[in-house]
Amino acid sequence: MGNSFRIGEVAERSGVSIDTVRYYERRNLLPAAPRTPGGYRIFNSETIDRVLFIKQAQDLGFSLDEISNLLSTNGSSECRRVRDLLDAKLTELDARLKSMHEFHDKLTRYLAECEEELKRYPDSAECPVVIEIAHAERA
Amino acid sequence: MGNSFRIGEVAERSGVSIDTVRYYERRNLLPAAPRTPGGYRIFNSETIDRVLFIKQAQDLGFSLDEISNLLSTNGSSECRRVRDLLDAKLTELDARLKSMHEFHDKLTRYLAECEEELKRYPDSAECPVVIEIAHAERA
DNA sequence: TTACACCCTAGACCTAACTCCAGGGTCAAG
DNA sequence: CTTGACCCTGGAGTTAGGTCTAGGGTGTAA
Repeated sequence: MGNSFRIGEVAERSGVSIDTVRYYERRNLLPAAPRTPGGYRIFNSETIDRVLFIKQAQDLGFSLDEISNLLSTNGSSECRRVRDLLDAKLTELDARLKSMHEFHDKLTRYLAECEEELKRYPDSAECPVVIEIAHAERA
Repeated sequence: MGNSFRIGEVAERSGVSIDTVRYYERRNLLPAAPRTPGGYRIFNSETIDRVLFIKQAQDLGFSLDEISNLLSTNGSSECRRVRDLLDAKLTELDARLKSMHEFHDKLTRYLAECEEELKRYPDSAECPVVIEIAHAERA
C-alpha cells in the first residue's frame, strides 16, 4: 500500500538506520507501531515525517529528551505545558542565533585576514589568524 | 601576578572544570603549559580566552576535532589550509543558520497556535500543536 | 613546621545517542 | 514449499566529551 511501510523503508526514507528507528520507539519518540501477526512493525508515512522532525530539531541542538518532552507520546500533554516549553525553546533559540551570527562574523573577519596575507605572500606559513586565535581572543 | 594563573583559576574564569582544562591540554587544544619546579601548571590570561573560544565554537556545533584542526598547535599551520578550513566552516554555518531560522519560525507558529487555543479554552488538554507535530510534519 | 587548600597522574567511569551481534523468525516470489 | 531478503529481541559495544577516584605531592600563611 502507498501508506504502509516496513522498518527498512522508513529508515531509508528518513535517512536514519533501522536501529535508530527502533531506538526512537523505545525512547517513546515514536508511538509503539502496530505489528503484523508475525511481529513485523507496520509504519505509515507520518512516522517518516516525524523522524525528519526529530532529526531537524536534533541538528539544531536539542536533545532527544527535550524533543521527547515536546512530543510526549505518553499521557495527554496539556496545551499549557506545550506552550511553556515552546516559549522556553524560542528564547534559547534566539540566544543561539545571536551568538551564531557573531561567530559567523568573527570567522568572516578571520577569512578576510587570511586572504589578505595570501595576497601579499602566496606561500605564507605564518597564518596571522592562528596566531590571533591562539594568543588573544576577546572579540 | 596579574597574568599568571593556576589551573583552578583558569577553570573558574572560563567556566569549565579543572578536569576539562587538563583534558583540553591532552587533546592539544591548549599548548602544554609550563610548570613550576613542583609540577604545577602555570597559565596566562590568553589560555582563558582560548578556552572561551573553544566553548563558543563547541556550542555552535563544532567538534573538538574540528576546533583542534583550526587551532592546531602541532606543526606550522599554513595560511592556505586555515583559509580553506574557514571557508568550509562558513559555508556550513550559513546552512545551519538558515535551517535554524526556519525552525525558529516553525516553533513561533506553533506557539501562536497554542496561545490561540488557550485563549479559547483556558484549560485545554488537547493541544493542537502536539497533534500536528505527531501527525504530519512536512512544512 | 604545620595546616590546609590546591595541584599532580593514571586510569576507571559516565552519559547520550546510537550501532552491532547472535540466534532465530517472517514473507513474497517463483 | 523453498529461498533469500528482511525483520525480531536482548544485550553488549562504541564514540565524544568529559568526570571521578585513589594515592600522593605543593605552596603559603600563621
